[in-house]
Amino acid sequence: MGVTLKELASGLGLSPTTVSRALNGYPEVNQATRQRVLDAARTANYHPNTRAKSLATGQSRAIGHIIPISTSHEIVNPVFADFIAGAGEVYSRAGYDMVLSVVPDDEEENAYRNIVARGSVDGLLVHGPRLHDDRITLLQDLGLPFMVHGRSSGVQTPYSWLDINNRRSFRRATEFLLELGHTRIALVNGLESMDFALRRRTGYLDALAVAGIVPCPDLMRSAEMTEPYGHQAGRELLRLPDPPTAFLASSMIVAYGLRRALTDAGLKLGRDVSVVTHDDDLSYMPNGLEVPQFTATCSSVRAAGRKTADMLLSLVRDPDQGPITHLMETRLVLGDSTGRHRT
Amino acid sequence: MGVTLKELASGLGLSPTTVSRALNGYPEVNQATRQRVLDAARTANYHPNTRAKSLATGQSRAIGHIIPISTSHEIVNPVFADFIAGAGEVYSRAGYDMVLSVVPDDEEENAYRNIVARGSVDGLLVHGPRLHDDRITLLQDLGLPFMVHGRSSGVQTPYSWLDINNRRSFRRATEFLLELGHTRIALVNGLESMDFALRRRTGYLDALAVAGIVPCPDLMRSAEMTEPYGHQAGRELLRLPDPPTAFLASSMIVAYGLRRALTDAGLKLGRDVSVVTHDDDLSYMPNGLEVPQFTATCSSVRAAGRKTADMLLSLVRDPDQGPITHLMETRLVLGDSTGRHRT
DNA sequence: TTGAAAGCGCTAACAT
DNA sequence: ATGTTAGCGCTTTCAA
Repeated sequence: MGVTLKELASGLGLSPTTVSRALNGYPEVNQATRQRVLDAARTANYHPNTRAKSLATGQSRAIGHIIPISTSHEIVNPVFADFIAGAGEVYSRAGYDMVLSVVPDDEEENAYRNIVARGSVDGLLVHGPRLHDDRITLLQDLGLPFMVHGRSSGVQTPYSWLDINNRRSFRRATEFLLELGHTRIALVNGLESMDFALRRRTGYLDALAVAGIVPCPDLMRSAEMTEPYGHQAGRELLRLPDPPTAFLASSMIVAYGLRRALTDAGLKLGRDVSVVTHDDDLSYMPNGLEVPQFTATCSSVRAAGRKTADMLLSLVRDPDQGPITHLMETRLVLGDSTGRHRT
Repeated sequence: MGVTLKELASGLGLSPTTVSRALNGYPEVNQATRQRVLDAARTANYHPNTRAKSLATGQSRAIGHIIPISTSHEIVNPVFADFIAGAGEVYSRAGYDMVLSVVPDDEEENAYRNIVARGSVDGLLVHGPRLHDDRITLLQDLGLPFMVHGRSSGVQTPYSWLDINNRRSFRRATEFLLELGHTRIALVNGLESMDFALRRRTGYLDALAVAGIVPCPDLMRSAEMTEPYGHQAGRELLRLPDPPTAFLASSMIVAYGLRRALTDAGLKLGRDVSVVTHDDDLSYMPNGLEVPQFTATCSSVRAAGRKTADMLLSLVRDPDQGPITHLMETRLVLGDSTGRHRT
C-alpha cells in the first residue's frame, strides 16, 4: 500500500482535516500550508484510497459499461473496442474509473440491478440497444444516470442517448447506387433485432420508395455482421434467378466477405457489380478499392465514445438537467482506386 | 441507494455482525437465523456496498486491465475485445469487477503507479508486451499480483504469463508452404517491436534455415496489422523483380488486405499463389476459401482470456505460490473450398 | 486558518 | 450462537 492521509498529516504536524482540505483545493487553507502539503504529498507519492474516498463522499467516481455477450455466439462487436477506448480516454482525464461488466444476455436485468445496488458506479452506459429494450425503462426506475449508445425505437419515455444517423446514411447510400443506374440492390444488414439495423433498413426502403422501386424480400439479408456471413450472403444472392447488381453492406467486415464471394464468382467490382459499405470507423476502410466505396462515419467510433462519455459525465455531475441527446451526422466517403470521393 | 446491513439487522432484531456472518457463510451461525437473514436480504433486495466491504477487508475484489493506446495511431487491436470478454466472464462469476484503464502509451508507468497506490484493484493484467517491457519489472517492484498476456523476451526475472506458441505456429505454417514447393515466401508480420511478432518471425526463419533457404529482407514486412497495410504490402511485394509465390499473414485482417491486392492483380488464390494466415481467433476465419488457409488458434482468444483471468485470480488468492505460466499450443486448420483441413 | 469528532457501510477481533 | 467494540481511510460538520 501507499501512504495514508493520516500518516502524511502526522508527518507534517497537521491534522488530517487540514491536509484533506489542502489536497482537495478548499479555499480556506493557508497558501504556505497548502504548498507544504502538496510538496509532501508529491514526494511521499501519496494517492488517496479510492474506496475510502468514495465511502466518505458517497460517490464512486466510476462509470459502468455493461457488455452483453450472447450465449449463442462468441463474437464481440469489434466497434466496442474503439468506442470503449474513446470513452476510457475521457474517464481517465476526468479521474474516473471505467468498470466493465461482461454479462450473458439472459442475465442483464439482474446485472443492472446488482450494479446499482452495490453502488459501485455513478453512471452507466448502455450498449447495443434493441428495438424494445427493457434495460432503459429499468434504469429509469433505478434512477442512476445513464446514456445509451444508440436508440431504442420502442421506448417512448425520454432518455439520454448518442446515435449516428443510420437512416439517413443508408438512404443516401442507396440513392447513390440508384443514381448509378442500379435497380436491384441487395441489403446485407446486421441483426434486425438491433435498433441500428432496423433504422438502416428503413433508410434503404425510403430511397427505394422515392425511386418507385418495390423492395424485393430476397434481396434483404440480416444476421450478425461477420466475414463468413458476408461471403455466404453474397454467394446466395448471386445464385438468385435475377441477381442483384449492387450491394449495400452494413459493415466493413461484411463487405470483406461479400467481396470474396463476388471475386470468387469472377465478377469485377466496379465493372460488373457495385458494393457500398457502411461502417462507423474509417480505420477499417481499405483504401484504393476499385469499388465505389461508401463510409458513413461519425469521424470514427472512437470520437463517438469520447462524446458519449463526456455527456454521461455531465449527467453524473448534474442529474437534474434532464435527458440530453446527440445525433451525429455521417459523412459520405466514396472512393475508388483513383482516390475520388464525395461528401 | 439500497438497504444497508444495519437497517437489515435492526429490522430483524439482530446485530449487524450476525447478519454479516450469516450472509458471508460463516459456520457459527444458527441455521434458522441464517435462513431468516437470507430471506430478509432477498426480499429487501439487499446488496452489500462494495466500497465499504473492500475498505473493511482491504481487498477491492477488482482486477485492472490497462489498455495502452498509442498516441500516434488510433487502432485498438481487435483481439482485445474478445480477450476482455473471456476474462470478464470469469471475473463476473468469481464476483470480481473489471476496471479498464485506457492510457496513452507515454504515460503507462504513471498509470501503473497510480492504480497501485490508489488500491483500487487486487491484481493487474498486462496487455501487448514489448520485447523489453519496463512494465513488468515495475510491477514486480510494486508487488501487486499480475499476469502478462504474452511474454517479454527481454525480461529475465520470472513472472506469470499466458502465451500462445507463436514461434512454433509460424514455423509449421512456413514448413507447410515449403512442402507445397514454394521457395519465395513473404512474411507480412505485425509490429516487430511487439514480442509476439518477433517470435513469429523467428519461427518463420527457423523453417527457412532448416530448408537451407537464405531469407530475403525484401520479403519481410512489419507494421500495425490492418487491412490497408495488408493491401499495400501485397501490392509492393508483387512489384518486386522476383515476387513471392506464397504469403504468410500475421492476422486475418492483414490477409483480407493481401487477398484484395492479389485478386486485383488478377492472380487466383490457390492456383497462382498461396496465402496462409495466422490468427488467434477462429471467428475471423473465412470459410470456403480457395486458398490453403492456416489458422493457429488457441481455440479462440476468448478462451485465452478466460484462462488468463483464472490464473490471475488464483494468483490474487495466493500471492505466495510464485510465478505461474501457460503456453498454449496452436492448432493448424488448413481449409479450402472443399472443407479439407489438417491438424 | 486549523482541529476534534463523528460517520460513510462493512468486517473482525474479542467478548459472552 | 450472538453481541460489543474498534477500525479500514477519507470527508465533513461543528467548534475554536
